[in-house]
Amino acid sequence: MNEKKDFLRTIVEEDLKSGKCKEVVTRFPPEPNGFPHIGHAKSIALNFGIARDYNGHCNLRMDDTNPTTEDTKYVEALKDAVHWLGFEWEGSVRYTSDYFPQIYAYAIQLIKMGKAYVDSLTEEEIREYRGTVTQAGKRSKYAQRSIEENLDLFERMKRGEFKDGEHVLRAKIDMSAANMKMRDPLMYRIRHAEHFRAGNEWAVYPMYDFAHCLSDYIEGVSHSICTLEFENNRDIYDWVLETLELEPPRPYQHEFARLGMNYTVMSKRKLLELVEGKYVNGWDDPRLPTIAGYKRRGYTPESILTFCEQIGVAKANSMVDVSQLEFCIRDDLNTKVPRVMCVLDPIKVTIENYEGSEEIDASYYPHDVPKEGSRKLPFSREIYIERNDFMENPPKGYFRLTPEQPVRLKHAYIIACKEVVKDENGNVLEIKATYYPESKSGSDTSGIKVKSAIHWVSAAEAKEVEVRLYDRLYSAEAPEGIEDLNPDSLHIVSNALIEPAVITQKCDERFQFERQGYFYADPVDYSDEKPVFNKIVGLKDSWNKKSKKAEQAPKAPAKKEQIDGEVVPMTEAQEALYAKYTNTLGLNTEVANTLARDAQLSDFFEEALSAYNSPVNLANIITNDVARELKQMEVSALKFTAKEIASLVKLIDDATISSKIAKQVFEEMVKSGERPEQIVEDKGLVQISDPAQILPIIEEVIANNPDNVAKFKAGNNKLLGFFVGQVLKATGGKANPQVVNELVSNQLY
RNA sequence: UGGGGUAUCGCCAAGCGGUAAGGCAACGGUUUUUGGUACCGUUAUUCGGGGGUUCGAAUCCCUCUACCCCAUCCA
Repeated sequence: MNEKKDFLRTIVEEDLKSGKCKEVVTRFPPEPNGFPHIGHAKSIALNFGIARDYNGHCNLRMDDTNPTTEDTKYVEALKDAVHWLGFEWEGSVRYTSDYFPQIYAYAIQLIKMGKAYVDSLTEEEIREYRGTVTQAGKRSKYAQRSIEENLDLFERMKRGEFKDGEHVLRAKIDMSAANMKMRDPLMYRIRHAEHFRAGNEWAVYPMYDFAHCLSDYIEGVSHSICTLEFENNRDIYDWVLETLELEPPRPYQHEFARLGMNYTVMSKRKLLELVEGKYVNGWDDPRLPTIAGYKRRGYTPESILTFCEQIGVAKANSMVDVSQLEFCIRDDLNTKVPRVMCVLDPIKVTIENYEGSEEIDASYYPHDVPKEGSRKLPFSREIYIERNDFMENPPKGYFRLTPEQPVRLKHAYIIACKEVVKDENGNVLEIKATYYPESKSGSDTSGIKVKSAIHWVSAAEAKEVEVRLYDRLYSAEAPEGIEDLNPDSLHIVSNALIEPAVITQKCDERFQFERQGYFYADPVDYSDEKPVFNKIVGLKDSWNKKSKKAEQAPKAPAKKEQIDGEVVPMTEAQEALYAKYTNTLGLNTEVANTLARDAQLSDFFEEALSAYNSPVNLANIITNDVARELKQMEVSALKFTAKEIASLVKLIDDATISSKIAKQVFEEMVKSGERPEQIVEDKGLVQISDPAQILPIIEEVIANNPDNVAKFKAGNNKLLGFFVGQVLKATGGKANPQVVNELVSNQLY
């Protein structure tokens, strides 16, 4: 299990500890209306991962409540994705459609409770009646219908007596709720359509908001994890489960931020557009962020999982950089995959002083990958090297072959360029070279130093293969649509030359093409007659980067200024209060302002003040700590009184306790409602101000932290807080912090 | 504009009143028969802005700002 917990795991642990839930049950609940993408992978990793980490289980549920959009081919893709990522769902695949009878029964129950009604407004009317975000809606006249009538109508809706749109079933909640979702949400609509599993059995289908919470409940889900856009739906979720008075335990919904990644799109609509508009070659096009796409491209499930773990889970909308994903696949493949040589853009080299041929035994793995294995590499007089591994007029820092600079052929000999053959336009056609016989790899006695080793293939034995080079699908970092597509996202090299071993004895489907990147034998189009390789990801290329960097101009970091908005003016009464607080009571303007604007707070303050006359300290604790509690509840619900706050402040004024202890006492008052004096007595919280008692502790702390003492003496003043904190910790917070502060700085200088 | 969220390095992200974790990216360097890998080092006096409370604030309070979600018979 991760040592680092995300906020969801923290919630799960708390619920387990508090007994709110006995067993962790999660679920991955996609609607089968599209192919799963890497965003789903995040959700899968989360739901299945949490279940695994807490010895619970996770269900796979198809949320199939909309017969017009769903299809069984998508459920297959979804099942594949979960399996491919290495997870196993509990029992068989669940379908919301399997629960239709139960969900229907719950709807009946709601009607009988008078909490749901059949509405016969038109779609437009319903929209109109809903109001707007700033205006309350109004309830439909049909909400008056009797329970009997509702029951009858709903029954007939189910039987298919009405046309689509004639009636709907709505929950009777609140047409003026601030949360728009709560304005009598629709629970059922009529839909005469064939459902891919339920066929034509039903004429009514439950809406998401009604079906989802109940499906979770039926399956015994404890933690219903979904994405941020459902935050507003949580109120309905809770309303349905509470109103139905279902037997506990019930599920609770928690939301996290969906995955966003730059240079790609994740929305179903846009993905569908790409596929249907033939901008890509199907759902498994290796440029797509679909699971099928990554799979075909050659990504490993491990790398996707690692990625999901690395990006974390939080509630802030975010856009992850693709380089994070690319790192994960490179890192995974680096230790797993054999190295072979493939020349993408060949140029012929004739080694004039070499006769005959030989086979070189070449390891599949570099020295730092602890794997065994090698293949026979044919070597001969005519070879091919990469066109950009030779330059007649190289720039500074170029390590490869030039007329003046020899280079090593990886696993073989060092060669030197003797002559460059060109056509009439000056294009290089061929290089004539010589080799150093004593420079053979592994038994080099030539003493020649070269700057690099390049990959190559023997002309006679090399096989021609197709290599598909993929670049990012979009050229815009946050693509809007088709117009942002990268025209060069696919580059097909149809006559790359590869060493023969790769074709005849594949040891794995994935390879590193030395110095280029990781490649995958395309699972669809590959055959021994016509081998096809997909580029998974390139190797890091610091040479290429270096040469490109010169062109890029540094962009100016624009720090934008923030302008403060206008503050609502005070009423006259508030003005008067403010004046009194600042003028006669001596409160600072900020505190007075906060107090004067909040009637609850100022009343509380006045009451405390009448019990104990210490306006400034009283005001401070009330505007800060009491205010926090009042954000969550009414004054009447508070466990402590203004008088007790007065006593608390008195304890501070008396120097019986420090303000730090006061916080602690206050926490206790909030929880237990105990009197402050009592708390101080019970817990022995009287502060220690006697240097004779504190000094030994300080000495101990100093002795235990020599590193930090040195840092402090070197000028790191922040560390004073560290020492004070340590001393305070050692005394259970009771040492007088002011005294400690003074003493510590004396000790350290 | 009402409600619900969010804001910590170029990108993610820990942190819950006492020394601003970590990963990616970037930049140096060492090793290297991959300009790969590995390894070492550098990169936030500061947490969206401004105030306040405190010996001490990214964490508590006030206030302002920016962005996201909600007015589908989609999920």
